[in-house]
Amino acid sequence: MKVSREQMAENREAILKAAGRLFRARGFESVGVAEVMNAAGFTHGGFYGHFKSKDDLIAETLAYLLRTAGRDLDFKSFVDQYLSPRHRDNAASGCPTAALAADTRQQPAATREALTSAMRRHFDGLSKAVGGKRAADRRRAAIGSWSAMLGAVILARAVDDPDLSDEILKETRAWIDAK
Amino acid sequence: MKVSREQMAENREAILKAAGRLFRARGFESVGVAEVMNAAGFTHGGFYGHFKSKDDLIAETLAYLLRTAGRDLDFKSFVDQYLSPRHRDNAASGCPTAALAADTRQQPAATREALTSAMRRHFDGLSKAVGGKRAADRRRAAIGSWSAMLGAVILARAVDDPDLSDEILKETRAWIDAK
DNA sequence: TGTACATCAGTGAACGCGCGTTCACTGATGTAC
DNA sequence: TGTACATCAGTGAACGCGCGTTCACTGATGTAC
Repeated sequence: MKVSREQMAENREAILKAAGRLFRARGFESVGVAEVMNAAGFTHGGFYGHFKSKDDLIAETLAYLLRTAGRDLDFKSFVDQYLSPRHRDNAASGCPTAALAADTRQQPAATREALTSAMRRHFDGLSKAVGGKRAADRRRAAIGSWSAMLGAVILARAVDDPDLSDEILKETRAWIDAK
Repeated sequence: MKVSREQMAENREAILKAAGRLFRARGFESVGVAEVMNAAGFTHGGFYGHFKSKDDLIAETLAYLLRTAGRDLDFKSFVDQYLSPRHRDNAASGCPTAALAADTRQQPAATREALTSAMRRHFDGLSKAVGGKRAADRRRAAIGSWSAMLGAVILARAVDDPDLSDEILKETRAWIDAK
């Protein structure tokens, strides 16, 4: 049953959306192609009409997530929201870098390139958002605070004890503020 | 061919060592039981004489790595070594938390507990190593700088461009120093 | 101390399952007249 | 505008491979006498 061109484009985006949620929730490796297709409302056989391979889906999904991640908060609000229990507890709809950067290390070039160029853009954006006079200081603060945010969310998600997890978020937030 | 008790204990540790290197290099999921056994110098069939399951191996290996990670540097040297290109490029022999914290999120309770208690101990140790008068400030600096170190190494390993990767390490180091 | 036997660590073939991928088929789309 | 036909997006069964796990077997260890 063929569908219209527009419908096919919508279906492709539905697959990317479903993959985006599942990959962020559980990582690239433990989510299967069939599961993504079912989550998007299709059977698995149609997958290869949209993507060359699972690796291709991974690269396209990460690029899609990083492209979609809109962000126009001031720096302080961004940090507060990023280091919130709400963000920690909702990886499926949260920051793709916090959810997938570690997985990306083992991925083929296309996926790593998507992350790399997104990080470059992100550092440029953050450098404008942080306070400070000298450009070098702002870039340093952008990179340093981003590393801290990323590490804190990854660790807060990995740790078993809710109190320790909350403490990691809270103290990292306070530490960044103290800059 | 039975081996002596001591030999068996040595063999078990050889398996943990091999698993420790392989897991840190490539993550829990993409390393197989047979590959670990071969790397330790055995055939895969003997695995279940040492461990109940692959999940059990994962938990035991992470606990072993976190237990073994000795550390008696002053704080500044620790940060410098942690955020060095050498550490970034040698995940197989590097910090188990940087290599495996993200993977640990999806693991069963035993593995997450191993990480959690190691982090508690690590924060206590770091709190003593960082400078500062008030205990609360020292703990904040320990958690904040640890998050930044962790995030920087994970990101520096994920990113494709060596210059950007070096910059992440260098600027995060400078940012922590500036505290 | 020496001998006979039970134990059991490690071997390697085999099993079963899940996953990525392929393919013949279906029926709606879109084009040519 | 209407009709006939080629195209092709999505279906679902099937394939092949790798991986975790099991198991009968082997031969060295360690114990009982």
